[in-house]
Amino acid sequence: MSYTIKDVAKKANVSIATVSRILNGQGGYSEKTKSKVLKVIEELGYQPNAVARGLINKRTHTIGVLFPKLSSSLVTDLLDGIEKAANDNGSSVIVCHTESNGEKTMKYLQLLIEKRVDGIIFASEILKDEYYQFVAKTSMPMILLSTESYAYPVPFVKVNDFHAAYAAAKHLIDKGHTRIGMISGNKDDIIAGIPRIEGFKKALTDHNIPLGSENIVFSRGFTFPDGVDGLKNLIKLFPDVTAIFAASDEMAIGALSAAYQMGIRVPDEVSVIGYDNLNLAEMSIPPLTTVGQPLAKMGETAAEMLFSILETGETPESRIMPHKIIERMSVKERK
Amino acid sequence: MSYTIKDVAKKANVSIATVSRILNGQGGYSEKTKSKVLKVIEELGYQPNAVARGLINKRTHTIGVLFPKLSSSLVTDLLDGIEKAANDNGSSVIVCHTESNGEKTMKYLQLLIEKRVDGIIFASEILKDEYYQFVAKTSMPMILLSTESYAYPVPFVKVNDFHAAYAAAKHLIDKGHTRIGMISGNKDDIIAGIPRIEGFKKALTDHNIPLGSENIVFSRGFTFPDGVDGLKNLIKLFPDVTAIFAASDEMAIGALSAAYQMGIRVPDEVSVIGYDNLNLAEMSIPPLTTVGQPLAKMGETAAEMLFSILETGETPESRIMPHKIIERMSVKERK
DNA sequence: TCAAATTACGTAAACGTTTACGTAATTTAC
DNA sequence: GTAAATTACGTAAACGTTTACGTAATTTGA
Repeated sequence: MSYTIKDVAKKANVSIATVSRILNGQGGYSEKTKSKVLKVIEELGYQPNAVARGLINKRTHTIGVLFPKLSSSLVTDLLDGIEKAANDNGSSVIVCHTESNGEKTMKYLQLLIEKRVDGIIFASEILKDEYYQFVAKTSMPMILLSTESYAYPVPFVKVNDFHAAYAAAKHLIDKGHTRIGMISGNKDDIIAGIPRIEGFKKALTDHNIPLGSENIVFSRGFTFPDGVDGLKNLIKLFPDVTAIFAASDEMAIGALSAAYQMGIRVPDEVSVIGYDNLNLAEMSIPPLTTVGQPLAKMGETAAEMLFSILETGETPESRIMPHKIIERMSVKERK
Repeated sequence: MSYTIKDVAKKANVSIATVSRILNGQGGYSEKTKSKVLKVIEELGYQPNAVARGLINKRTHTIGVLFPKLSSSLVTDLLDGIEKAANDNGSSVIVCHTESNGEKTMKYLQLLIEKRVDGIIFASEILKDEYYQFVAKTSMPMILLSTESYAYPVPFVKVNDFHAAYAAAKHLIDKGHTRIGMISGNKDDIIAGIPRIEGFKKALTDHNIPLGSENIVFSRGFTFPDGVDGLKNLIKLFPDVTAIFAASDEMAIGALSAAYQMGIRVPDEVSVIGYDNLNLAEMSIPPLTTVGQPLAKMGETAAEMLFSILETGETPESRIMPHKIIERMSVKERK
């Protein structure tokens, strides 16, 4: 067992209150006793017990992050930023891998609430009614990251998916393409599905590009296999497509892979633009042109918003982060 | 503020001891009071305070994981397994991103110790003397994951790097290659550097393949850019190489990328085998043949070892996990 | 030099649990 | 029906801190 504040107090011949005051730098003690106590702390190797502190201060300096899937780099990059901001604010982060499973999510929320974390970040997760009610009841602050809620007043940070998808399609158009397809994600996904599809459509119609049911294929998710299937389906439906917008980088890379297998050269025969700018995107062959989200920055911002709630008690404004076309090698000008 | 056990006790007309006993299913109460108390808990939406529990039970049901870099999929896959095992054991995991920075690591260790986590996993991190001493002093259990220590008796779980590298080289040899190069990582890295280099060398000499200083290039780390530089250097040194062993998948993918830029076709002109079997490996073009480590399983095992220490108090044996050649498309038979 | 103001402490309660110990109520055994 | 055994509780201390309040010691001001 480690030493407690009592051991320090006894050995330094002071009361525990004095030790506590010194530990927290609150004043009310002489320099002499301060150095005496500090010396004892050093000798004993005393480490304050954050659990006891948490009990009385009602702050655990821990936040919880819920996300659907760890091995997606989307989440990793977000988490990277969250962890950084947390660390800068003297807090730690508990990771909760929900697998987009409602039951598992509720179990995690329960856990986080019992652990009295200071706040919760939902990363790239749809905020179900059940989730919201459960944590709102405890008045524990929450932030939505790379997602948003239309039904509840929970602050979020994300890019504007509609605008970003529009920009992606427009980039293809600007490069001279007119036969443009989209490998979309889940068309029932209110956050990442529909707005990207609509942004894509709007760009095409705004520029008088023909748009029919053959232009878009849908998938169940936003993963690599969804991308390979997506490309195959799209080529079947729309054989003379010259440029493709994939709704995620993982899907784009899946499309690259499928194209390679089918002997379709990228970008010579068909151009591909992705969405996210994951670390992956610069490792692909060819390196992927994509619409970048500042993922780490977004994670950082989300965590900082949480800390600002904890300090001020005020709900911060949601943040729309800027997206940006990252030009690499997978899109080619078409004459 | 949320309700406490006292509120429940008062409303149910029992003592807090009874509520506690019911909560923990320890017996010593009638069915009637049990259901009465449970009903009050339900009505109030009472959530026990894990902080208070942790204080008295001296178990926080939280473990800490230290790793150098989040955005590497190596770590992500390990973390995935850790998180799973932790969840199965009713615990949560705090992530600590050290950037391989000694000061940052010490700060994190201090934090984890103050938070009284139940144990610590060093994932893919070299265990410095300073780290070991600091946590050993608190007798907090630790596990090494995908790394090991020669100096200290800390249980580890990893694959045998020497054997695995030998197997990788032998795979190339079995496929008929005789001009074989290696893009190695850091040659000063006692854990992931040297053993892989030595395993590679041994395979070559065992099979009477010429081996000189031109066969191996060294890098600073194990990253994607290290891989692209590695390939360029290797080709310069050893122009007629037909097969390459890269010391990590990220490096292998970097090599693929560089080869593509240089117009070298993989696997037609040169075969490439990687090391790790990251999720990445099946997304590359061509899909990467690699020596697989069961990363998620390893993470799970590490966490389970930690829990077993907590239950039994006994130090478990270290585990050498099996590696396996995963054949995909980046290695070609040579006649 | 002496009262007043300030500083430097110490005491004890509180945070929300668990649990050892004690006791009243109930059940069992005859 | 009564003593013994068992069951079902309640009381209070403990976990390791922080902090309101009180008081002795020191400093200040004239």
